[in-house]
Amino acid sequence: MHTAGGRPRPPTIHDVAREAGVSRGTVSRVLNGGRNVSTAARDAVEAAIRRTGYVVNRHARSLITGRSDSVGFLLTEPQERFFEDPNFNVLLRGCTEALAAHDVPLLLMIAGTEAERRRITRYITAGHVDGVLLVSSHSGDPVAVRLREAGVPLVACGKPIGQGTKVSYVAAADRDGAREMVQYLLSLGRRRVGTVTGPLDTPGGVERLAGYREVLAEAGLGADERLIANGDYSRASGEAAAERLLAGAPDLDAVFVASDLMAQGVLAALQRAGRRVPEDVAVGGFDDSPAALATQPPMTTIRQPWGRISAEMVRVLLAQIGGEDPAAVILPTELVHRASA
Amino acid sequence: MHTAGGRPRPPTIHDVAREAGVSRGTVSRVLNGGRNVSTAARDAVEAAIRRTGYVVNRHARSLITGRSDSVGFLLTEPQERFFEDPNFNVLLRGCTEALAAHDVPLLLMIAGTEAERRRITRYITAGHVDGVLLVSSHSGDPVAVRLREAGVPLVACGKPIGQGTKVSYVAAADRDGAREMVQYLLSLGRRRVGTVTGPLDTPGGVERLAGYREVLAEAGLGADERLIANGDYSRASGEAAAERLLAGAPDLDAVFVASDLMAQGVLAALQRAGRRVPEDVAVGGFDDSPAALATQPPMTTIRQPWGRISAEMVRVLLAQIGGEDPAAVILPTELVHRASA
DNA sequence: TTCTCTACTGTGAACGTTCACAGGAGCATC
DNA sequence: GATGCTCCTGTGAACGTTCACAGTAGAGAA
Repeated sequence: MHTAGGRPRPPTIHDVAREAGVSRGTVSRVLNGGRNVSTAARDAVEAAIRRTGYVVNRHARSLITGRSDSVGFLLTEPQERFFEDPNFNVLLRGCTEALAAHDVPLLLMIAGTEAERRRITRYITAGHVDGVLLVSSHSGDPVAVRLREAGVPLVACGKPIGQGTKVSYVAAADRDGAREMVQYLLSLGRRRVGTVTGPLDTPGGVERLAGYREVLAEAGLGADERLIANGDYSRASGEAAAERLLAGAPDLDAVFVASDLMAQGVLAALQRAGRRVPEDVAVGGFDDSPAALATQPPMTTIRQPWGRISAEMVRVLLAQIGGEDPAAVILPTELVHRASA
Repeated sequence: MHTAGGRPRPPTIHDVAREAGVSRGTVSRVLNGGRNVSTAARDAVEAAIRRTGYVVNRHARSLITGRSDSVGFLLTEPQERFFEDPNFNVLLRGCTEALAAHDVPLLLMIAGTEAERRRITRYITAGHVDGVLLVSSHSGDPVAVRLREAGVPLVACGKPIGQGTKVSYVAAADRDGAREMVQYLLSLGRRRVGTVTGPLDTPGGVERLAGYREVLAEAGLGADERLIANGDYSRASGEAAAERLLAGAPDLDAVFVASDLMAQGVLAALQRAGRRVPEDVAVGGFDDSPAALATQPPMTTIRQPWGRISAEMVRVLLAQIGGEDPAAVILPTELVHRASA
């Protein structure tokens, strides 16, 4: 009586069966697709469910089926960067909603330290989620391998590099997007086009740099390493990289930056150096995150289709849980024209 | 054999018991705090757990205990604004980590539409989570009331206004923070201090405006409604509000803006109108979100202690699940000096 | 009629835990 | 030497489902 909250016990399948005048088995059949149930029985059960307010006890169900009917959203990131990155939001929201449409709850898991990674790996392999949506920018991530080896259905966001095991992933066409942006910058007449890369142990970092190099080579503009500076996707690293570019190649007239957040930093550095954007230096970003709208001038950038990415991650994961083989999905990007280039 | 993944069945408590040469009951006792267990037995059980890699089956446990050992993080927001707002990130991350420290998984739930709210309310009241962390800026939110009435432990972020039922909440000292900022602006010698408010059906919106009004009144500066413009926490609304302020009170020399995101918009409008910040108009924000660092000039703002807020929300919720009464926690804010004021 | 087939329904067992209880061992007290 | 107490341990029942199987009724064919 004085227990916490004092919630009354919710109705069970027995209550529904009694109320509908049928057996447990029939109620269970109605609940699970309703094969081989007479319409009269089905109607009675559905009415009884409505009257009693019955909701299936997922723990009891999971205990016998071995499935948990939930999936994990796993973030293995030592840095706090993910939470600084607005893309993360969109992805998380998209996945939650796509799963909700299937009535599948999402468990958010953050494994920053090695100890946490071990704990969460055990939790997952014990069968407490049916599958995992993995968001980890860096490669060499042992969690993906461990989970794959344990046979846990898994879909990564972005291509996991350097991994023998076949693992599903959904990614934007990073290289094509980078190509499109650099081609656009060249089409504006720019010839000294620099780049600020993402971290080169991430697929996005590698691919976007590759697209940049390809286009410059195809245009007959030789590789000039002074035009390339490394960043780590953070705003501050973009600012520092731009300073290095300006020092090494003061004649630069355009920059392709591998993320909008870094592009914010690049803008700040350029303005401090007295360069006008886009008149003196054209700047192209990547992501089309909210950050791209907040800059002055607004950022021309490559849109990553986050809505589709999250929807596809969920689709591929559910398919894999249903027994299908791993799959890779690449989605096209889109050039968004604004004022910075 | 050809089932999905083909995971082998994980070890059960029976396996551990056999391995350790004790009974189920003893293993269970070790698992749950280890009261009344001899050290010999405990050591044997712990060794057996390590050898077998046993992880408790939470579904079986939940079935009998009636607890789920998980909590929900519920977002009831019609707009997408929450995901635009970097504060949300910090809050979510903080809650996840605070819960992880107690080994409690977090279920992320988004209830944008009324249909979703109903579905999620049923899910929650069916006992699938032990408690709910509620993040909903707007009042009149029926979910909080329904959940409270159903006896579900609940902690809101920010004080839910206009609700009869006693509900726990954790909030920053909005009014005091606003007072501190406005006092600071006055101390700079500014006399025509305007404000851009948050939505007035949110506690933050109401309280921050109240703090502004109090300080002006105490300073003997009468209420001038032309110095007050409404926003909805979004960047765009801040921009529009600033334009209205400039039109109605062109002599304004400072603005207190109820969120950093809106302050971004205010800055853009001021710069377009040719006003220098902070020389002509000093601008003070609220939140100390990452947005405050991204502006030019960097934003002087009121820091909300998000880390402590999330930690306190979790603490109060777990206490309530443990049977304690609801509680309200108010945490102090802090003025962060940067360049905009 | 009688048999077979199909469509539907009910029932016992099982899933892996916790809980309540019963009982044993050891020790001190009377 | 009996009694009581404390500490520890094992065991049966229960939680609310699903699954496999057995059984019933009705329709159609021989």
